[in-house]
Amino acid sequence: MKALSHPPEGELRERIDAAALHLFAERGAAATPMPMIAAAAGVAVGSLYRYYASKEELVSRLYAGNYAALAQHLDRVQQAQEGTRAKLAAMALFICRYFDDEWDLARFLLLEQHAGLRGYAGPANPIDIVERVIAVGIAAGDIRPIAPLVATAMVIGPIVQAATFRAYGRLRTPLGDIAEQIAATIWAAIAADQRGAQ
Amino acid sequence: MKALSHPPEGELRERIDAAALHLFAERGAAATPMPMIAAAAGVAVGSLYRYYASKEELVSRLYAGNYAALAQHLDRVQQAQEGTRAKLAAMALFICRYFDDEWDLARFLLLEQHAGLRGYAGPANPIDIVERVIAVGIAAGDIRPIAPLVATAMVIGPIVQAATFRAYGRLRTPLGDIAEQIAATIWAAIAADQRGAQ
Amino acid sequence: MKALSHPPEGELRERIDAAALHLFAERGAAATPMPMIAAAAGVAVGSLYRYYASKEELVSRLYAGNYAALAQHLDRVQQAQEGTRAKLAAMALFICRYFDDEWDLARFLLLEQHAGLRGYAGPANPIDIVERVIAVGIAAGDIRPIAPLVATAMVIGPIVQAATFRAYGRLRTPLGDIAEQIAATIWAAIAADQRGAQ
Amino acid sequence: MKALSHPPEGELRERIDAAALHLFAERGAAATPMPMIAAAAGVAVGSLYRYYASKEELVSRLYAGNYAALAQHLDRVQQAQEGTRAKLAAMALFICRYFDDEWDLARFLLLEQHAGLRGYAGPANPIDIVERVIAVGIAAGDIRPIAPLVATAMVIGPIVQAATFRAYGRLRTPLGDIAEQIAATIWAAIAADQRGAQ
DNA sequence: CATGAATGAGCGTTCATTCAT
DNA sequence: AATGAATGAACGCTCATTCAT
Repeated sequence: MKALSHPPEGELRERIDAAALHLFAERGAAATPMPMIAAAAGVAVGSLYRYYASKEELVSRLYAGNYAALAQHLDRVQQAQEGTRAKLAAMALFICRYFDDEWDLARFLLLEQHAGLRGYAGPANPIDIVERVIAVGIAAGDIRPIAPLVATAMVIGPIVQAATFRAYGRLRTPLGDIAEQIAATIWAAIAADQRGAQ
Repeated sequence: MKALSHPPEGELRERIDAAALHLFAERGAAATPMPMIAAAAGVAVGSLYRYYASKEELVSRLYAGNYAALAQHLDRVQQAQEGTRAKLAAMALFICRYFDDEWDLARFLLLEQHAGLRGYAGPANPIDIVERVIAVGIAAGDIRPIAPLVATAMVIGPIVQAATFRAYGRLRTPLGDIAEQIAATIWAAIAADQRGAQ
Repeated sequence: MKALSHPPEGELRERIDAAALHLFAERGAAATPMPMIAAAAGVAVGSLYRYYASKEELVSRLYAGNYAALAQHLDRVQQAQEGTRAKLAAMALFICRYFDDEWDLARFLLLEQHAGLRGYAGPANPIDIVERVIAVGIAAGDIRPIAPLVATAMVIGPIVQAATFRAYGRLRTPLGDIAEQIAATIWAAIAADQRGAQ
Repeated sequence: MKALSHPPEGELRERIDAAALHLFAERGAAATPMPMIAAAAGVAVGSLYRYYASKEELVSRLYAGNYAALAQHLDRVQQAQEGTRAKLAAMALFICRYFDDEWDLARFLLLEQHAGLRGYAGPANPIDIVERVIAVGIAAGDIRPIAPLVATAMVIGPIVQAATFRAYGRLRTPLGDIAEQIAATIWAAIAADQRGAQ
C-alpha cells in the first residue's frame, strides 16, 4: 500500500544509508528516531531492521564504513605525493576540502565522536594514516624527533579545531580557503629544518 | 529508609554535580538519564529537581558555569606572564594540567561541545582569551601575521586533540608530561622569529 | 504475547474511545491516567498516541465530536416537530433518553463541563439549538417574553439536574420514565398560555 | 527559619482552609498541588498534614463543610418565610446571591462534584432542604402532585444551569438580577394554582 | 520481502507524603 | 508544633523493536 514506484527506486539499503547519514549530521544520531529515517528514505520502519539489526548497528556501521573510506582516501592522497612535507600538505588540504564538500558526513565523523568512536576498531583509520606518515617523516629526518602522537595531534588538531569553529559559527571562511595557511603553519611546527617553514 | 541518621555524604548539590559531570563526560549528556544521575549521586530523582528545574538547566548550568570559570582561570594564568611566548606556554601547560586534574570536567567542557556550546553566550570564554593573547602577539610582532582564528586553532587544536587521544585510549601519558613539548611545537608553528622555536 | 491471532475485539480506536468515555464519565477526565485508559481498552499505552497526539486531544476530540453530534441530533428532533411545545417536549424526551441510552457519553458531555467546555467553539451546540427554538417560540408568542437564556436554563437545567440526581444515586428511575412529567412542568414554566400547562 | 511574625498570624487551620478554597475555585482541586496551598497560606507543607491526613481529606472536608453550611443557611432562609411560594422564592434568591457573592466557593461546590459529592453523606444537604420544602408544599396543596425529586430538579436545575452559563461566559448578568424572574418561572412550573404564576 | 500498527520499557517531570530537625 | 528537604511512585509521552499481514 506504500507506492508502486514512488521514488526513482534504487536499492533500499542505499536510500536508508543516505537518509540516515543526512539526518545524523543534521540532528545527531541520538536525536534521530528510526521512524524518521524510514520516512526520509521512503521505506517502512520494519525494512530498516532487515538491513540493520538495531539502531546502534546502523549508527556504528555507517560510522565505521565512512571512517574507513575516509582513511582510504587519505592514504591514496598521501601516496600520490613525494616527500613528507608534500604528503602532509596534501592531506591537510584534502581534509579541509572534505569538510567543505562533505559537511554533513564530516561533522558526523569528526564532531560526533562519542557515539561513533566508542568501540571502533576498524582496520584503517585516518589518524593512523597521518601518524604513519609522520613516523616515516621522523625516521627520514624531515620532522623533528618528537613523539609521533604529539606530532599527529599537531597536524590534525588545528584542522578539526578550525572545523569546530566553523560548525559553531566562529569561522565563516570555507576551510579550503585557509588550507594552505594551515598546512604551512603545521609544517613550521614540526619540520626539522626551520627554513622549510617559509 | 535511605540513611539512618543523615546522609553521611556531603551536600546534595555537590554530589549531584559531581555525579552528573562524571556521567556526562563518560557517556555524553544526551545519553545520561536523570535517574542514572540520581542513582550515581545516591539521591532520589525528585531531588535533582530541587536544584535544577530541568535536565536542560542541569546540563547548561554545569556547562556555562565551569566554562566561564575556566576562562577566568586561563585569563589569570595569562596575565601572570610577560611576553607572548610565556603567556601561550603557561596557558598550554594550564590546559594540559586541567585535563589531568579535572578529567571529567575538562572532557565535558571540551569534548562535548554539541550540547554545551549551542546557545552559550557567556561573557568570558576560553577561546576568546587565547585569541586575544594571539592578537596582541601579532600586533607586537611576536607572532607571524596569520589570521588570529587560525593561530587560535593552531594553539588549542593540538591540546584538545591530544586530550581526545587520551580519552579514547590512544595516548596514555598524562597531558602534563607532554605539555612543554606541545608548547614548544605550537610556538614553532606561529612564532615570527623562527629561531625562537628551538 | 497479547493475543494470539489478532485482537478478537473491534477496532482499536473504538475500544479506546469507549474505554476513555466510560472512565471519564466515572471519574472525570483529569483523574483518569492514560495508562488506565490503555488497560481498560486492552491496548498498550503507546497505541493511545497513534490515534491521539496527547491526552488533551483525546479529551477534547471526544468531547467536541460527540457534543456536535448531540447538537445535530437535537436539531433533527426539533425540526421533526411542529409548534414550540411539541419541539421542546421532543427535545426533552430525546435528552432524557440520551442519558438513559448513552449514560457514559451523556455524563461526560453534560456533567463534566470543566474540561470540555473550556474553549469549545464548535459550530453546532446543544444549548444553541434549544435557545433558538425558545427564541422562535417567544417571537411566535408561544412562550412568555422572558430572557431566552433564562428560558433555556429553565428547559435544560431540570433535565441535567435530574441526571445529576441519577448519577449520584438520588434518583433511580430511568429519565425516560419521567420525561413527560419534566416536559409538562417545563412547559408550564414558560408557556405564554397558562392553560397549555395542563 | 520561616518568619517570626510574617502574616498577621491567625489560626493556621483557617489560613490553610482559606488558601485552599481560593485555589480550588480558581484552578480546580486536582490541579492544585499541596505545596501551592502551603505557600498561599504562608505555612510549611508539613503543617498541612497536621490538620488533614491527606489531600483527599482536605478537599472533601472543605467540600462537605461548606456544603453543609450552605444547607444550614438555606434552611434558615426557608424558615424565615411563610408559605411555600415565599420559601421557594427566598431560597432561589439566596442561591442566586450566593453565586454572586461567594463566586469562588460556589464554583468549588458546583463544579467540583466529582471530588466532593462522591461519597458525601453529610447530615444536612442543600438538596434535601429544597426537597423537604417541596414535599411540604405538595402536602399543603400549594404544589402540583408531581414527584418531589422532579420538582426539586425543577427548582434547583434552572439556577445551577444559569450559574453554569455564567461560569462559561454565556451569561453576563449577575444572577441576583434575574433571581426574581427565575423564581417566578419556577413557581409557574410547579404551582398547583396556575394563576399564582403571574 | 516489505509493511506499519502495535508494543512496552524507559524517559523527563511532578507532587503527595514523610521525618529528622 | 512547625518545618521543608528529601523521597519515589506515578504521570504524560517517546521510540526502538516486533510480527501478522
